[in-house]
Amino acid sequence: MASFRLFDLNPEQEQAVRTTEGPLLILAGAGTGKTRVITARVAYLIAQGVGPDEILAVTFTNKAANEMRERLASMIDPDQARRVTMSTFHALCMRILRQDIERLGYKKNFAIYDEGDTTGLLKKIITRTAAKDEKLDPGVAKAFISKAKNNGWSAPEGEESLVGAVFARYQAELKTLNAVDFDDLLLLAVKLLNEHPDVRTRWTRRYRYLMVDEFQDTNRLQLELVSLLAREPDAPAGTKPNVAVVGDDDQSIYGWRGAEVSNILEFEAHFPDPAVIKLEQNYRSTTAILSTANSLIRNNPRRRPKKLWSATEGGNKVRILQMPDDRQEAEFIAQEIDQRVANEGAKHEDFAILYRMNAQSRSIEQQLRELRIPYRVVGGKSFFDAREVKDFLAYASCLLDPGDDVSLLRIINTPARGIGATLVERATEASIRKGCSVHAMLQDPEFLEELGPRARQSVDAFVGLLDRHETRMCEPLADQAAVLREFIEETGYLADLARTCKTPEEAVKREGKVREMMRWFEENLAREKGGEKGGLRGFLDDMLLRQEKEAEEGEEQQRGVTLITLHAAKGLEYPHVYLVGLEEGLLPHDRSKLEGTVDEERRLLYVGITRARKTLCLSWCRNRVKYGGASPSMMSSFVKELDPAWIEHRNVDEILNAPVAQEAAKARFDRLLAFLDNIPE
DNA sequence: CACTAAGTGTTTTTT
DNA sequence: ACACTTAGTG
Repeated sequence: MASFRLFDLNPEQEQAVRTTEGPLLILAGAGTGKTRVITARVAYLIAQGVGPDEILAVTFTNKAANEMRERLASMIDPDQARRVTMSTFHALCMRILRQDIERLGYKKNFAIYDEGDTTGLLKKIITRTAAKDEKLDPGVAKAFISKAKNNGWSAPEGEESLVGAVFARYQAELKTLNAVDFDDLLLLAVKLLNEHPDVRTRWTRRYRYLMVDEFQDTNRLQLELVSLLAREPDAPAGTKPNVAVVGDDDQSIYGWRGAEVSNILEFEAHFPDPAVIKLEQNYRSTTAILSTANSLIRNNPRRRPKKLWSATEGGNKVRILQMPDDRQEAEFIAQEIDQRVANEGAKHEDFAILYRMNAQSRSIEQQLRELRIPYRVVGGKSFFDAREVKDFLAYASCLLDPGDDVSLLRIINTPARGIGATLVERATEASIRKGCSVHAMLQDPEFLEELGPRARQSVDAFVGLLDRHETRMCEPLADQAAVLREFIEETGYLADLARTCKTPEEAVKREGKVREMMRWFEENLAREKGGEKGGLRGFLDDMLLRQEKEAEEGEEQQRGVTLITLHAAKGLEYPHVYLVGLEEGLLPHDRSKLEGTVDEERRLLYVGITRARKTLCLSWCRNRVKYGGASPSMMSSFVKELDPAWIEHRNVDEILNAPVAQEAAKARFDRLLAFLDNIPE
């Protein structure tokens, strides 16, 4: 039977695994074996006779869900592991909605709008709604609407403010388009469960044991969803739901996007009388690193007191370096990594450089390149953000459904085919007036009547092109991949893409992305042969809830030193960590002072510190190039909070004048000799 | 309608 | 510094 071993766990972990009934709050500090506990707990539940399909584990990212799934599959019978639901909040909501969204007046095959689609739609609505002298940035509107939805507010009726009116209109239009945005997935699922007790009962009976990972990152809607799924609608008072949440309030760094630390801080208010278990034994870092982290986080008010400890004593002191400027900071780190790889037998992958802002990676990248040190930058722009990838997906969406206005508008004049902004504007406006799609409007005789001969011809050609391929795509035995390829070919998209690139290399890269998408589509078709999910629809859905692919590609990315933001580093660990830019104004960021979120910045630094396993080096610069010009900086006030007992301060001169250890010098010389021996004739 | 020049606003990121 | 948007010209 189950081959997992409870005795591999420490007493607290074991307690967390064995507590299966009733609400449970697991406060899992950084590096305390959180994922192990979650998976072990699922395995234990199954061993106790709970059906695998009665267990639901929710995470935030697909990556986390996949990791958990793999981990579980290696612990228990893979067939059973597969039956456990492990998914993100959004994927779970999608499943709930796919079954019963008709109750909310949407059609079952609703589309999911991503960031770009959403902004596009909002732009359209704003131009239509705003008076001549009114202005509203689509980004601002988007943020407002997202915040509103995550607070559980629905669109206001009879709202007078522009942003309110845009919100109402946006929501109405999404519904006509039979589309939902990411926030709607949560909002509508909660609405569905709230308003339809029979639906809710079905899900509460399906899942009898819930687990939520990274609970400190949940927002209001997510908490409500968990509450709704945890209890049957007519549960008698005093029924204790089996909800186990895992999280660490000290690692709550997503308040700015709606996460409510109060969800974990006031867990008892939402799920009365829970078991509370603290995991404080850290298996990752040295005592020096943990003590430094502890001393920092102690300064936060509003937290559940925790103190990480490690069974292994000591470790190198945490270094704090003062540098003249950011260029020298980068140069020093690059040189030191080079030396440590040569002298200490460390690998490039053992090092990570952590920073507050993506912009900081530039100078570091430069220096690493200079020394030919391999590196990879995590985050930044995603594959899916690339213009050509979005264009490709828009073309594909139009083929599936020409009534998809957002996609149609994206590619209607890409490449330029004589359908300019004014013409598009008129068509959109008319389509809203008539309540039809833009595509339908382009075929409306009345509308076409008003166009000049040139415009008329451009529109006809475009509609013809689209319809011809759409028809072929719908044929039952169509080779969908071929149809899509020929469609893209006929639009002359690739040629246009190449033309607008400055360098040939850039063109090759961009074209490569389009071909990559094409390949994915073909793979997807092959995989889903005979499946109920229609080829193109299935593919587009897949691309939307897409990070799996992205994570896969990302993992395989070339090896080397990792460059990563503090936010993106959460959940990861590295033997050697350099944390750069510890300056007042950067960390804590100036803006956090205005917004009163300095505590969150402190947690951010705490997260950064606790990523390090063996050595940690913090650095700050007297001068930093900011927005072009150089600006003088002060050491971050956080540094003064760190326990001096585990720290050594250094500045450049002290480092440069330090004698090179003889061993190190010899190792370096040997490496040089080996290198020379290996040079081919 | 397409292209170029001046102007703007600069955290963090997932689904 | 720089990427991205907006205004103005051919």
